[in-house]
Amino acid sequence: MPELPEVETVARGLARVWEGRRFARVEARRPDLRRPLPQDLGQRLTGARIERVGRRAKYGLVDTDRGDTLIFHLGMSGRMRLDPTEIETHDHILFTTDEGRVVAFNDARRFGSLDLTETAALDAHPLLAGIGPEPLGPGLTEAHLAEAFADRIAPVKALLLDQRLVAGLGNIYVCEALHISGIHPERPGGKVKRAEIAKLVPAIREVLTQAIEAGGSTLRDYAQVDGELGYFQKQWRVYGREDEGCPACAKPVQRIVQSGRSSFFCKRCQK
DNA sequence: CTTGTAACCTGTCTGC
DNA sequence: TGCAGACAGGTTACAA
Repeated sequence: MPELPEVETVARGLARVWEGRRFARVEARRPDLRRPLPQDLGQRLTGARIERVGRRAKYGLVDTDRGDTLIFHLGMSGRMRLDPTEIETHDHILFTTDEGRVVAFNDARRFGSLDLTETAALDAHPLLAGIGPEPLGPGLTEAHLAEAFADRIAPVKALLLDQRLVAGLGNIYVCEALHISGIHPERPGGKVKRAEIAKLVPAIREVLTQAIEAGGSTLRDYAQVDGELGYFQKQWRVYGREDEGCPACAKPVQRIVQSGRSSFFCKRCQK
């Protein structure tokens, strides 16, 4: 489920039920996800007022009035289930507000993570330090990407997945942005021309913006907190569409494997 | 420093 | 129906 648009969708969903409320109870049903959970999680959150729910890269951020920020990552299979009718096997953490609403952090594969840190030191947190600019913010510019790509022989696909260069992109939206901008995923970063980078930047912004408007993409899990599906997968140009016609030229979409992950692209439109 | 691969863990789908 | 194998939105440790 979770690249930037899905995490943004989840954060907005949580904001609606959490902001202004207090945590009445926080229960971890196992000691770890990908990494150990903070042992004082319940103690530090219980009674705290939730000031704001936001996002940085693929991390959800929850600020409390105690000067703490809860950081969560959904990994590959993480979901936030609002007011579950029953507790499921992979509901690992249960958050209950003073209003009595329950959010279950469910994550079958347990690639997700959760930590608690002081808000004042948030940017220095190991999970966030070194993360690149937000693609929908002012930091992602043609000049920034040109510098990030310069002299690199790694394929542009891999570079765009590197969270240190740009925050929040994942396999789906990199494939989509490269198709929109006509760049072959295997092209070495240093060989991408300035004019192509000038197309790539708005392509990234466009695909992320449209995906957020659609409520993200749904694959095996639903994207939104309230159980509503995201619909952006219906707008995928190439991702997951091997052998189907390219939306621009109708030539069959190709699938290749790069560093163990599928890349989808059009041979004719992407050089 | 850069690059590529394997590993983490569970579930789902396909083909035999 | 059973079973093996491939694959899945991410990150990170490690080797070269």
